[in-house]
Parts: sequence; C-alpha cells; structure tokens
Amino acid sequence: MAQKVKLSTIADALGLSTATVSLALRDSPLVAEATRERIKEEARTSGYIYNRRAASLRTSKSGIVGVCVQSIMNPFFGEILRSIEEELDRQRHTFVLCNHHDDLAKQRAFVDTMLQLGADGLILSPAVGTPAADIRLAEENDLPVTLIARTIEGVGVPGFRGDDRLGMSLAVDHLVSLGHQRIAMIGGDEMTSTGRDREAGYREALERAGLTWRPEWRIAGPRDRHSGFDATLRFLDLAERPTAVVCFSDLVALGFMYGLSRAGLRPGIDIAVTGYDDIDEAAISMPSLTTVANGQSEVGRRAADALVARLRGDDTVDGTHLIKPELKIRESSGFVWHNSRQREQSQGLA
Amino acid sequence: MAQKVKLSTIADALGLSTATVSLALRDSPLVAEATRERIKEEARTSGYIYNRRAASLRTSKSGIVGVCVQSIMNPFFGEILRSIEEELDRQRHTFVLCNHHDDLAKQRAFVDTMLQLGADGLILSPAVGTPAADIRLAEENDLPVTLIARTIEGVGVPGFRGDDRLGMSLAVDHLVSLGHQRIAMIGGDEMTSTGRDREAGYREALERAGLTWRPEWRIAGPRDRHSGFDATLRFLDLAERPTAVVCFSDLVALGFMYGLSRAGLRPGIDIAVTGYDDIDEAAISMPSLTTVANGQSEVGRRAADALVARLRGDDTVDGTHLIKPELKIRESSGFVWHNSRQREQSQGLA
DNA sequence: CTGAAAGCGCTTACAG
DNA sequence: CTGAAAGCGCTTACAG
Repeated sequence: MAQKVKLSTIADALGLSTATVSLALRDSPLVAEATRERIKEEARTSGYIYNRRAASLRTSKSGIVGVCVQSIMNPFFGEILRSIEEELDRQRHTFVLCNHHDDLAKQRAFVDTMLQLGADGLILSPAVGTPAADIRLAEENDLPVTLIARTIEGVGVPGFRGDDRLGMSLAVDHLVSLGHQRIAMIGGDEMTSTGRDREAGYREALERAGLTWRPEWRIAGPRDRHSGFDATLRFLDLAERPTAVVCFSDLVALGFMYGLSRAGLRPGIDIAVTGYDDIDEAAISMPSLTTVANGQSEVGRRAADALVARLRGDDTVDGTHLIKPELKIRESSGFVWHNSRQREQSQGLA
Repeated sequence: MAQKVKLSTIADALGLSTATVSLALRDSPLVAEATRERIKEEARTSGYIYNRRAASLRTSKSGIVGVCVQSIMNPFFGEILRSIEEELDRQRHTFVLCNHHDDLAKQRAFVDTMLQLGADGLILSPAVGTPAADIRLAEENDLPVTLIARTIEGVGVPGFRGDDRLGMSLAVDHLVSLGHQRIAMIGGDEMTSTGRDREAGYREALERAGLTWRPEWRIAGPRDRHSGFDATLRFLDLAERPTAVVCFSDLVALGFMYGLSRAGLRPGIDIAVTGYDDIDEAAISMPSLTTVANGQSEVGRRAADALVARLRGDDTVDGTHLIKPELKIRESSGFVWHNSRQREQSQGLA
C-alpha cells in the first residue's frame, strides 16, 4: 500500500469531485447510476478504506454502541450479549464490549472512552455501587443509556431485567410444595438490584408459606461457579441443615452441586437445589438443574430495540421493564426422583 | 449541557490559544506549570470531553486495539482475554472485543471496522478457513496483527498458542500408562490448526505406543459443552467401545461426562476421560478433570506484549511461539481411583 | 446530476 | 513559554 487511498484519490482518478464520490459510496440517488457504478468499481480496485473517524467528526454519529456488563465470561451475560449483537448487527451498528468486573473505575473509564469516541449509545449492566450521577453524565453528553439485568433508582432511562422477586418466589414455592421446610439461599448480595430482589422474593415466599426465615440460612456472596463450590463447606456446617437450597444463579448452583457431590451428598436426592437464569448447561447437567428462566434473550433484544429507537429520536420507551420469569422443573429439586421414579430409571439406561 | 465544550471553549475562557490548551492537557513540559494547572482546572469544571475522533484523524493513532475470537463465552478464550485486557489496560489502550463464531464474513466485517476506525492493532484467533490474504490485507493497511490460539500458514505475523500436538500426546501417554488400549478422541476438526495438531498428537502417541488407530474412534466436530454432551450417543454406539477418551477441550469433556453419567456410566471409573485447556472448572467438576494446561494467560499476555512492541516499532518478535503444555492429572482419567482408593473414599466423606 | 467551499475538533510544525 | 495557521478525510448545504 504505497499511498493511502481516500475520497479525493478516487475523485481525481475519475475526474469527479469528492462530494460526488462521497454521495455515490453511500448510495445517494442524487448520483447517476452509471457514475455511481464507476465510483464503486474504482473504490474496490484501489483498495479504498472508508475513514470513519473523519466521517464521524463531521456528522457526530459514530455507528458505535458500547455494551458493558459485569463479566462476559458469565454465560448469563453471554446469552444477553448474543441477542444484543444480533439486533445491533441488523442495524449496522458496531458493538464494543467491555467487562467492568464490578469495578466502578473500570466502568467509568469505559463510559469515558465511549464519550470520547462519540458512541451513539450505551447498554449497561451497572457495576455495584454505580451512582445515578454516572448515568446522568453520559445522558447529558448525548450518550443515551439503556440498562440491563440491574437497574438504578432515580434515573429516567429504559431498563430491562427479569422480575427477580417473582422468579425467586417461584423457586421457593416449588420447594415448599415438595414438602421442604428448611430452605437456604446461597449467593448474591444487597449490592445489586438483582441480589436485593431475589432475596426479597425468597423471604416473602417463605413468609407466605408460614415458614421462618433464619439469617444463618442466607449465605450471601457467591456469584460464580467457583464461589458456589466454596460455599458448600459453610452450608454443611450449618447446625440445623436445610433440606433445600435456592441459589442466586445457575453458576452458583452448579458449583454448589459439585461441592455437594464431592462431600458425598446427592443433589436432587439428599439436598434439593435450584438455580436461576436457565443457562444452556442447566438442561444437561447431572442432575439437570431446576431453575428460573430469566428471559436473557428477551432482555437483550428489547434493550437493543429500545436503544435503537432512542437513536432514531423515539423516546417513548422509558422506565424499567420486567420480563416475566418462568420456573423450569428438572431433576435437581428432587421433583423427578420423587414423582416419577420409573421414568427416571428407564432414562438412566437410555 | 447547553453547548459542547471543546478546546477552543477552554482557550477562550482563559484567553489562551487552543495549541497551549492542547499541550497542557497532555502534560507537555512546554507549558508553564501554572498555566497547565489553570487549564486543567477549567477543563474539569467546564465538563470538557476529549474528542478522540478529531485527535485520531490528526495523528492517525487511535489508541484502539481490536480483539476477535471465536466465542467470548468459551472460558478458554475468556481466560486469554482476561490477560490481554490486563496487559492492554496497563498500556492505556482501549480494547474492542468481538466474537466471530467461525463466521468468516463476521470476522471480515470486524477487521474492516477496525481499519475504518484506524485501530492501532489487532489480536485475532482466526475463524475457520481464514485465508492468509485476509491477514495481509490488514497488515498492508497499517493494522498489525498478532494471532492467538490458532495460527495460519504463510503469514509472517507473530502467533502464540499452546503446543497442541505435544499436549495431546501427553494425555494419550498418560492413558496408555494406565493400561488403556482403546482410546477415542472426541471433538475438534481439521479446519483449525488446533484441531489438526491435537489430532496429530493423538495419532502419534497411539502409534508410538504400538496401538492401532481406528477412524471410527475419532468423533470429530464437538467444540463446546453441549455438543460434547450430544457426542455421548455416538460414542456409546461404537461396536468395540473404547475404555478411554481424550477430548478436544475441557468443555467437550465436561459435556461428555454429563452424557456418560446420564447413561449410567461413571466417568473416571467406567470410562477414563481427559480434557484440554485446564479451565477453572476442571479442578472442581465431578469427577475433577484430568486435562492439559494450555497456558491461556501466558498466550494472552505474550500476544499483547508482542503487539504493543510492534506498535512501538519493535519488529523483533515474529513467527509462531509455542507455549509448553502441562498435564494435570485428576480423577476423570481414573488415576486416582485406581491408585489411591482409600484416599478417595475418605475424601468422599469430607 | 455534479462541484466548490466550509467546517467537524483536534495536533503539529513553525514563528516569535 | 505561547500563538497563528494549516491540515487530517470526510459530509453538507448551496449553487449551478
């Protein structure tokens, strides 16, 4: 590549102006069909590369949408991201990903970068402790924000997440209906809306069932597979050991089930376990995981839609939208073992 | 935010020129200490946002590094990405992530976007079927490329990956040493260097051990947990069923072990299984997974280092670098069960 | 249907 | 130590 090819290179080669070339490359009907073809052909053969920075400087649109979540390695976010990506791809937006790992400084650095690059919008699952002011700063600098999975009080931006309180109560109700009276909850904490709402659902469902809630049965913290595994020891040390456990997420539940198995206990038989999210793995794990489908793909799709609508100037979508959760009953809660022992045994030989 | 604050806004407010303001904000020693402080203070209070597009248009440096891998949801890549991110953060580069899902068109769209944004460099784990010409196109347009995990023949760019051939042979040798004679391989295919090299290691190790290699024992394809699970049926249908299986990756192995358990077979006891990558989960799964540590964090770190070195004009790092793999012996290969039955039984009660 | 000209917000020689 | 001026590569009224 001897010399950089730019609009004027093409214009000069064809004896046209840069204005015409610019219009032609963007398929403007103002340019005659034949001219347009000549221009496109020349662009192709000369190896022209569109300079988005220059265009963006001029138009103050960048075609970039930033997406920032706690961890892209978490399949829960992975599934949301996949549907956001599908949606944005269709709209010809470039989507720039980032993990914040619940580090506020990291999240701020990313938001700042998006502002500096003139991103068109931001989809954010806010880090623990994100103040409303951070969101407002972005909004005030023409960076419209849409929240996912976690929401923040006092900001008027669209937000999409599962109905965590309802979802967790579905899991507890299910365990209660199977006869469990001592039900623990493992994982999550009060630092995020997700943690708060799921714990609220847990406590409310227990109260509704007339069961007592005991602080020592609330093992807060774990958020991934490994910490779910590590929580097993604390669980096994409990004086009056619960017979069932609702976990903050599928990852926590899967880790916890590994821990139980390692301790010689059979999840789904000795201890009933439920997860949350219904990630792909839940259907094939051993035992398969009873969980709450959290509508990841709907969250992603609708968040992307809402953002795209705002980019078009349509500000009608607003406030927090709760996606309806759905209980998925599988083996880990014991339902299958208790209620269809024959079926399960024949499956074992499949 | 009534009006956008730019350099000239600050310059006007303080009665200075934009040149001075520009230099001051970038800590140039050319600007007097006191002036610099006044300028920074004004920038802070006025809510100035640096316009990277404008700067980048002028300097043709963007501070952006693109990173594109098959799937960010795969923990193998997740671990590589984490170490790349650490390294690039330190160098004050913005890192833009992308999945290509082995879709060549998607990868090309991303590379194109990076070219258009004037990215400084690209770290790529190339999609299946990526021609050398694609890499060359980027390089010729001043976008230096570093390859990770998978490499491509005939391009002179730095590449970092595990020694897949050696690693897989370590796994096979281990199974052979435990007395296995019928060893299958599940997952991966000849479309990537990883798949080819791991299969070569598998076949070579079998041959070295004087064992026959049978095409029907090579179940190619699976690359993730779910397809590993699905491969179980094909495996169980094999006429002379192998007693051991080396899997293309930990995810495949973990899915396959789920499948075995569901079919009533005990991985590590009835069938020996090994994985590849030594992802975090391998140490806590049930059974824990014998696998080959593939040096993800070293791959990520060295790839980022190599790219940063090239950005500084240092072109000494070149060619493919193989990271030395290491066998991690755990329960799934049966070693533990066979050799320390007592220890394992006491663990069961821990 | 096509062109000349201004301007997006920076940085960089160059001058003083 | 600070300023005036040019220019990065586009797009957008405006004119013809």
